[in-house]
Amino acid sequence: MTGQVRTVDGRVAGRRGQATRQKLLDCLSEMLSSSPYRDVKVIDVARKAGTSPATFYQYFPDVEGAVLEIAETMAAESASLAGLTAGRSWTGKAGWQTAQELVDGFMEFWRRNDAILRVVELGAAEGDKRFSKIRMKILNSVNSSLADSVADLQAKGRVDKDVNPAAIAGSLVVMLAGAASQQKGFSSWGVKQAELKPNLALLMYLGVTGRKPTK
Amino acid sequence: MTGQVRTVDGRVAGRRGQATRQKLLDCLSEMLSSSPYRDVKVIDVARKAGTSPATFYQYFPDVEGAVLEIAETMAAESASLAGLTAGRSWTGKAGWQTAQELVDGFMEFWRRNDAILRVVELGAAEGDKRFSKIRMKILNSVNSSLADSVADLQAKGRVDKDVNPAAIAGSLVVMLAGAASQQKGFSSWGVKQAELKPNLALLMYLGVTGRKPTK
DNA sequence: TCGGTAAGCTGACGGCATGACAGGACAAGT
DNA sequence: ACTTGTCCTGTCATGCCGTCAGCTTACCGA
Repeated sequence: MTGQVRTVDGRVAGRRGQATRQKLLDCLSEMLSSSPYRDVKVIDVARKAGTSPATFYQYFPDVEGAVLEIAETMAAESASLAGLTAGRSWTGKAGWQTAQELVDGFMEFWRRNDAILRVVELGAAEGDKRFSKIRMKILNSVNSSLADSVADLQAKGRVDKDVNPAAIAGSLVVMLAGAASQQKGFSSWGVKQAELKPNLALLMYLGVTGRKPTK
Repeated sequence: MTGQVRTVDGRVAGRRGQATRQKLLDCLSEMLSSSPYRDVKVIDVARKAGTSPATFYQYFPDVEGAVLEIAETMAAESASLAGLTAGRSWTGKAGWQTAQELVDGFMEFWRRNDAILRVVELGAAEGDKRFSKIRMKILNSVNSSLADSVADLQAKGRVDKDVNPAAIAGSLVVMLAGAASQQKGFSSWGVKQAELKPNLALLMYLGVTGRKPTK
C-alpha cells in the first residue's frame, strides 16, 4: 500500500536508515509514556536514540509527523479489535459474553497504547483531520459492527424505531474509550478495574439490546 | 477561599496588576481555542495581550500554570452542573426529562469550555494530579448525584444487587464527556448533534434505571 | 580491487522562546 | 515635589529548533 520509505529530502531509505528511523520512533514512543506531550523535544528523542537532532529531521518533518507515524502503525494493529464484535450474537447468554469480551479486549488495547492514544485524542479534539482519521479508523471497526447489531435488532422489532443505531454505537464506543483512557479517575471514585469492567459490559448490553442481560 | 492574588515573586497584585493578569488569561484562553496546545507559546500570549513575556512570567510560572488557573475558574463555574441532577427524579416521564436536561446541560457546558477541557483531559490522562483534581471536581457533581440515584433504585430493588453504582455513574459521565469533546467525530459517522442528544439521553436513562424510558 | 554513487550522519549556525533580573514608569498619598 | 510601592519592560544567558554543507559509510558494477 505505502510505497518505499523515504527521507524528508526524497532519498529512499535503506536497511540502516530504516533501522535508525525505527529506533527514533521507538524512543519517541517511550518519551510519550514518560513525559507530558508538550515537553517532548526533538533533541531528547535524538539523544535517547544515540543520534543527533539533524538525523531526526531527516526522517520526520517534526515531532507531530513522527507521532502520526506511530499512530498509523497502531491503527493498523487495531484491526484486531474487529474480531471482538464481528459476527457475534447480542442475544441471551451469548450476548452477555460478547459484551464482556468486547469490554475486555477494548480496555486491553487501550491500555497497551495508552500514551499514543492520548495524543491522538488530543489531536482529533483540536480538529486536526489527520488525527481524526486515525481515531476513526480505530473506533470504526467496533463502531460500525455495533451499529449493525443495533440496526438488526431494530429491524426485528426488538429495539425501538426511534433510536439511531449509529448514535448509540458511537456513544457506547466513546464511553469505552473514555473509561479506558481515564482508568485512574475511577479509582479516585473508589471503583477498581475489576469492578468497572462488568458494569461497562452491562451498559454495553443495555445500550445495544435495550434490555437487561440474562447471565 | 483563595487569599490575595500574588505575583510569582511574592508581591500582592493591585488593581492594575490584576487587570493585566486577567488579560493574559483571556488571551491564553483564546489561543488555546485557535491553535494546538503544543504550539501555544508565552511570547504569543504576551504579544496578543499587548505586553511582554517578562510580564507573563511575573504572574505565572509557565504556560501550564496559567492553564491551571483558567481550569480552576471553570471548575468553580461547573457547580452549575450540580443543578442538572440534584434532587431530580429518575422514574417515569420525569426521569426521561431529567435525562434529557442532563445531556443538554452537560453538552452545553462542555462546548462552552471546549478548549480548556481538552487540556485538562490531557493533563489528567498523563497522570498530573493537579489536572486530575480539577477534572474530578467538574465531573463529581454529576457523578455522585447519579451514583446516589442508582443506589436509591437499587435499595428499592428496582436495580440488580450486583451493579456498582459508582462504576455505572462514572461510566455514564465519561460517556457524556467523551461525546461532548468529540462532537465532530460523530458527524463523520453521519450522526448530527440533534440526533445524538436523545440517544445519549436514552443511554443515560437505561444506565441509571436499567429499563426503557416511558416518554 | 577499485572507484563511483547514493545513503547516512553530524557539526555548526542563525533564529527564536525561555526565564531571570535590574531598573525605569506610573499611580497615590503626604 | 517627594516618597513609596506597584507595575512593566529592556536585556541577557541559555537552550531548543530546523537547515545546510560536508564528511563517512555501504553497496555495486567493472
